Amino acid sequence: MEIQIRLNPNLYLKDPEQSELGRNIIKHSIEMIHELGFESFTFKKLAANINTTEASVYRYFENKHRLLSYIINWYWTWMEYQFNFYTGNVKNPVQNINILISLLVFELDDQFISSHISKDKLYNIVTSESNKLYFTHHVEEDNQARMFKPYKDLCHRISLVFNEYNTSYRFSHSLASTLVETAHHQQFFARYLPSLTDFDKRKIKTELKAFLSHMAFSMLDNKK
Amino acid sequence: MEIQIRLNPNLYLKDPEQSELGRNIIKHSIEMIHELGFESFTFKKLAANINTTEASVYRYFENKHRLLSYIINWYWTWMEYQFNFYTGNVKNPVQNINILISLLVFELDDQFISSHISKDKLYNIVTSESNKLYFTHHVEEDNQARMFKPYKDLCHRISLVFNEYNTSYRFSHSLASTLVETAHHQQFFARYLPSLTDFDKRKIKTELKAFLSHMAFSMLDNKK
DNA sequence: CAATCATGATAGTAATACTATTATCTATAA
DNA sequence: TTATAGATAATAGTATTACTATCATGATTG
Repeated sequence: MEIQIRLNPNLYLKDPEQSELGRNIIKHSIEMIHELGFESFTFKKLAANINTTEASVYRYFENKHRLLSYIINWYWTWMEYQFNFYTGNVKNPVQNINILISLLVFELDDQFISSHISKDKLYNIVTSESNKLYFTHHVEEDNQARMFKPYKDLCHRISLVFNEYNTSYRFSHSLASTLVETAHHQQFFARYLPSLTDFDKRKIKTELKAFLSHMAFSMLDNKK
Repeated sequence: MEIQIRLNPNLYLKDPEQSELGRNIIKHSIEMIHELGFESFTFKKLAANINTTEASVYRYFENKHRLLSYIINWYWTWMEYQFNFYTGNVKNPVQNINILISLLVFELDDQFISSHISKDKLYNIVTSESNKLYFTHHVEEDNQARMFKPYKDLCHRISLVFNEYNTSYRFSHSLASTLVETAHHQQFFARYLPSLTDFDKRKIKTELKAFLSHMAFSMLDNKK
């Protein structure tokens, strides 16, 4: 199944999905950010890599922060899309929460193709770079430009599932954002700062899932 | 009570605590990072602000990333110090966990003076910038240089308290790091991206404390 | 009094993060 | 078929950042 994800036009100057060069920019950005880290990634290096010029890249994105934003918003949109797809027929909230957790640890087989995007590398970028989007001095402007909408939508969607499970749960939004962040952070920690976790790097997905579901259900079941 | 916090010499080229200029660098960095955000903060601006030269600042810190690291490690060290101080006489793990949570939301009165450091601004910097220390491409080298030791020590200390409360708890480290991160993130979200939380900005400390203690005790009490 | 150490003053470099201008090439609409 | 609009390439240039190097000065210490 091929999907085309449409993102908020605020995220780009020129839609990268609409041209070969644009798709190339996305594809190679993902590869290069994965390889170099966001800090060392530059438009100049990217341009050299795909045999175009810096100026051409600037026609698509104002700067590299916006480009990262595009990529990560693509991820959130895709996640919500998947979540809706997998939970569409399932009426059982427990099962829906488990599906969510599987998605968050990136365990489910992907049903959607988007040829120029490497999902593995994208996931990797999200775990290590996504915080940089909002922990800035310009959060408020960016927020007004709706740059975090896909993330907020996903969290809202998750909070609804929590409230299906426990109608009177007071912290559904905070739990949603915490669960998402924790999934990514703990994965990163397990790999690079293992003493901050209780996981074995080799069994990370299984153990992290256990932790996340322990977290979600402990909190949702606590009637105090 | 005046405290002097000694940090790992890997964090600086020349100990900023040992000179007027050094202390000035720390003091004004905190103010400027708070005001400009880390991205826009530069050694040039800092030097201009305290009437010294860029070159002089470089004699203390290799670069601004290292300076941020110094500041944030100061915070973690100070936090652990406080935690030990407040829980030293208290044998009750429940109470210790509550003390921890109060510290994490920055609610307790500070017993320690360190004249050139503005604690409020420091806390603010930690909530919005601390992730940038480890979410880099050079985590591993930095980790080997022991740049995260104070944070890891604090989390370990917290995990011990969790295990005092529940001897057989399997996720004490992950819960510790999650709780710390969550305290900061939710605070930031409540302020700038409130739809990711369930908190009222004006009652943030009370409500966040409720959430964090709900989280900690739900998880620690869940015997499944 | 000599030595050394910290800071200041000044200069310079490579890389980054852009902006601007003009030329070329291509698709399509008149 | 030709005109033209639109996209990209080629090239150049600027301000700022993130440093490094050198030398002078002034304070401290042995």
